[in-house]
Amino acid sequence: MLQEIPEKYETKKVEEQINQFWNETDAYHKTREGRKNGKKFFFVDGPPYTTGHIHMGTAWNKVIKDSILRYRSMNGDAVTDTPGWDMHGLPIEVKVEEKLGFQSKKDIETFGVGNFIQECKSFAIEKKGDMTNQFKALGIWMDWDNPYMTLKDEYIEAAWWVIQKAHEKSLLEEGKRVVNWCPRCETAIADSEVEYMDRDDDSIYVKFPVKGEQDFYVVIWTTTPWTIPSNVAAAVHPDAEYVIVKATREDGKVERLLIGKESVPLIMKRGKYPSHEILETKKGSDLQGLEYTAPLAAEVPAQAEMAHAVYPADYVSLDNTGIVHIAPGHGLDDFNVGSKFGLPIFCPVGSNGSYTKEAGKYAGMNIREANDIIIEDLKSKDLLLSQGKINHRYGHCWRCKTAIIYLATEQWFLDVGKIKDEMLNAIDNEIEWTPDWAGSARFRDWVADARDWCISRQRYWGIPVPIWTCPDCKKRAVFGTKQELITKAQLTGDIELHRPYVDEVTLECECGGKMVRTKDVFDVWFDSAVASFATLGFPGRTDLFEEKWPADFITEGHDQTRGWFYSQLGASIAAFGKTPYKSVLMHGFTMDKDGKKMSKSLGNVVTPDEVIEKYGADVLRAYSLSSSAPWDDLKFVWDDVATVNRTVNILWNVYKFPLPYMVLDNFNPLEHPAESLIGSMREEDKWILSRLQSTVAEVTEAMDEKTLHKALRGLFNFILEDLSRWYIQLIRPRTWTEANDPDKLAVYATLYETYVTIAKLSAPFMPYLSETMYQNLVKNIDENAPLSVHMNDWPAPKEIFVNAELEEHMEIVRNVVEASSNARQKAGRKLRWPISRIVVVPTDEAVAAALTHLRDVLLEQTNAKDVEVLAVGEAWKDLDVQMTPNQSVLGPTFKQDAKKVSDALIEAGAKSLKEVFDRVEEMELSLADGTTVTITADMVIFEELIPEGIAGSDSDCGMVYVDAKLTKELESEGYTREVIRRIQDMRKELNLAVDDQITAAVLIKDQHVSDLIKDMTSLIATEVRAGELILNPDAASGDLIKEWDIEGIQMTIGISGKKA
RNA sequence: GGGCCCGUAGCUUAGCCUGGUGGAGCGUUCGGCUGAUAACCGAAAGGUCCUGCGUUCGAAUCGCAGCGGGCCCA
Repeated sequence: MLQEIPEKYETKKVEEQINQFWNETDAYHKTREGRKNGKKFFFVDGPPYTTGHIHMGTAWNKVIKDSILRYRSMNGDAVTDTPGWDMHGLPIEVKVEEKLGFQSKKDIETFGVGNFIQECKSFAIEKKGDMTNQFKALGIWMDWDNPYMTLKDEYIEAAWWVIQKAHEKSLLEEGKRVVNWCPRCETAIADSEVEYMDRDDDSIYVKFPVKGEQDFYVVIWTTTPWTIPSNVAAAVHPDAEYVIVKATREDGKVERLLIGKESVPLIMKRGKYPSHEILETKKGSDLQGLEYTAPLAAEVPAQAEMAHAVYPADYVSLDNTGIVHIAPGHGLDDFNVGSKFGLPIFCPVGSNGSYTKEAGKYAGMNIREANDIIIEDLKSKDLLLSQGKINHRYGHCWRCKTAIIYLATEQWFLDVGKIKDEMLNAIDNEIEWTPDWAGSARFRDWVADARDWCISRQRYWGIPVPIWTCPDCKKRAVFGTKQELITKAQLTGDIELHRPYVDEVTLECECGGKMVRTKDVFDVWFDSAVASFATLGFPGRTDLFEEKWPADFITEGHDQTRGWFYSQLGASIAAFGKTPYKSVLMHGFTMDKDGKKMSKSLGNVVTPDEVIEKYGADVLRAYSLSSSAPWDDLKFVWDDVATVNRTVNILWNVYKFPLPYMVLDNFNPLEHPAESLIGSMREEDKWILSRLQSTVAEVTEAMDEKTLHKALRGLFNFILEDLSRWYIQLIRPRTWTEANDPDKLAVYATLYETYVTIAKLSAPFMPYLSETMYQNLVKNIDENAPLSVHMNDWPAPKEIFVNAELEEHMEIVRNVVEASSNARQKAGRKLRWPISRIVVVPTDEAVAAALTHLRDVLLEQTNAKDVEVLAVGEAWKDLDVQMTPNQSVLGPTFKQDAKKVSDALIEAGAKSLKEVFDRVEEMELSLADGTTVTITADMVIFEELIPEGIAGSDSDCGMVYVDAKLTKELESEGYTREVIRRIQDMRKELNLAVDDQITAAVLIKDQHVSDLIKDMTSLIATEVRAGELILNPDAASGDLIKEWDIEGIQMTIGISGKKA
């Protein structure tokens, strides 16, 4: 049996009930079980980092995933829905360090690495639990009991396996490179871990003395004084022009400066040189080999040993001095220049950001603290041309926000250069991108520019690098699985693959030495890079891998271009030479209402929790999916969430509306499927069913194209425009009839078909609401129906209901009704008052056909007694025409006779002139004096004159006139409806049930109106379910008595109710 | 500084690929409806289509340059 539902849509109750239902019935597992033999759809979840709380972006991400998985599942696919968790890495280490009050790595060593990673592990597992609950609250159906976790040994093995393969293919390299280095975390960090923020730094111009010359300098600019002790060269752009300037100082001293030609004004200003003169112009390439003396040779002994000279480099820009200071130990470009010209890689800075012994005078100092001292030293030697501060964007450690430095260190690299072509080929040919440019432009550009990937980190909480090296003979062993290690190391028991346990494993080398593990752990990005096969248990097991890999689908935000899209592709190409995923949907970010990033410091963060609390999970889901294209950024606007909520609420109201009638009538949809009642259906029933099929097609197409916003908008548009605003309005009277006739059954069946289909169509997006509708509409009727809406097949358009012409005709009628309302408003006639007719001048035959076809709908909705459809282009004969002579044309044409012509035109009359000019462009007109002139169409201006009581409104379908002139009958009906409305209103006020009987008394003093109503009392009585209705008793009486003013007419109405 | 995306009414957006009178929703104002009713419907006002230049008979749409926002990189 169908059941009535609560008056109000209460999301909390719905979600609570449905969650309980899902839990009790194990609906999730049964749904997956039901599709296990379907077409495989291998989805891989990009693992969120276990921070403990999800934000709007994470929520949106999972909602997209869940919607697509539910959609695929309803289409019969056996979906893989393993959620993932990213649980290693510096962010957690930093959190744990904060918690334990640690300052540096030394504190960790003292605490014990074993204890430390235990803390990290507990943290990650606890947060994973918290976040799982948050995702569940969003209605996300994933295999929450069996997620993949990067900290599991089985998972770690996948990373090891890739490294072993990379090693075998010579893609693994160890070497000295310049890396981003966090001096606090004392580790290398990946490009992707560098966060750019504004920062104040020194800005100094330094004079390098040219060797063997007096007062001749090469001038460079830098923001890092601390790198001057590491300087080994200066670089110029080979194609740029440089000048030697003779510059006179304020103190009269004359210097010669080598700078870029364009830099002269700037440098003269910075160095406060009152006058100067250009001595010589040189091309950059001609400057190569120009030697200079190290500025800090005295302070840094090693500097005195090295040669310093000018070299060309293409990357040099002409900003500042046009000459760049080169410290190969502290910059990537510098390092490359150094390598190219065989310069020493001098790097007297240690891992904690302090100078080493090699730095001479500065040894032991923190580099940033040394800045001022170095500046002073340069100043004292008169080598400082200028000194200032600059605010610029500079890289910081993404976790601890410390300003990074660049250090040349020994690291492990994945040689991306060797596999880049394969990666690009996969992007171009093997992966389907949504939107297309995500792959063809954005990701492609990133990969094309990618450098070797530094995968080693000098930290603790991560996947240990599986490389063992013999300190004596340098022989190396790389392990791909735990078992391999156990066997080779001849271990007896099991072993955990984390530090410090794995560090204790040593191997006997062929040379007799003892091989020890490289102390590094992996870059945490390398963890998730192996997710596509680690989630399948590979290499521990291979069956699932062979069956499913590579992924059919992944979807992540556009930041993952540099992240997961890249890391996965790199790892898979390195290991298997194949792409790990076949299609990608790249989605956007959630921004605040102004399109700004949500951040704690800006105080503009909105959490998913808040939204669920206020509007529920379904509304949050529907909002985030519908308000922008997946790949565009989503501006979070509360007002718009409220609008979506309103739409969902309308769906609830629409769904609720017929239930009391259906329940009362014991309507059984199984006995009366819509298909069987087509013969009894009115045109509007067939119309809504046709629109329903179009909507099914539209939503399906949108989902297949991954344009989820279009799917939601199509669905909502149908619910709002077609169902709520039109169909429900049309059929309301039919649901009130008490007779059990086929006409009413047709409405029930139509509504039922529509609602069940809507429940299925909205299932991927609003899993709770759709389920509650389905449970009532379907499960309450048919025990054999699938347990959950989510176990149903995705609806396909039913051909039998498709009728494109009917849809087109109804569209026209709606247009005309709208124009009619507009005209009514102009005529000042409320809809409640009938009008004698509407007159339409159709723009084309289709409009005429539609109005004839759907005449009943048109009459009903316009509350008109008749409709006249004129022929296309026909003028309505009741319309008066007013003509005005166009003096601005008549004047110049007829000069002094203009007045006479004008008079003659007025004499001829508007109507007859209009008839003529409707047919031809010009006519002969006789004037009063007997002469004849030629009148052209542009000499007269016609205006339609609408008769009294009629109003017109233009529409796409043509002019629509309403004839609002009253007749006695119309007036009588108008007042009758006014009275009915008032009594209904009072019934409502007394909280009477629909079928309660009343007695009513209506007192109207106005004789005219009273007479108009007199013959209508039985009609009124029927409409308001009054057993007795008395017109004009001595006094109104009843439980409720009210005074009404209707169009200036006073009425007193009293009613009494009694329970049916 | 570079790559990609976005810029349309007060706000959120459709239209842009394939050039031809810019269309919705929210909000505002006015009105209507009244057994979906703390709901619903209609109308009006509101636009330098980010700016400039170009192509074209014609540009929101195509091209170039710039400005602003986002992501990524340097």
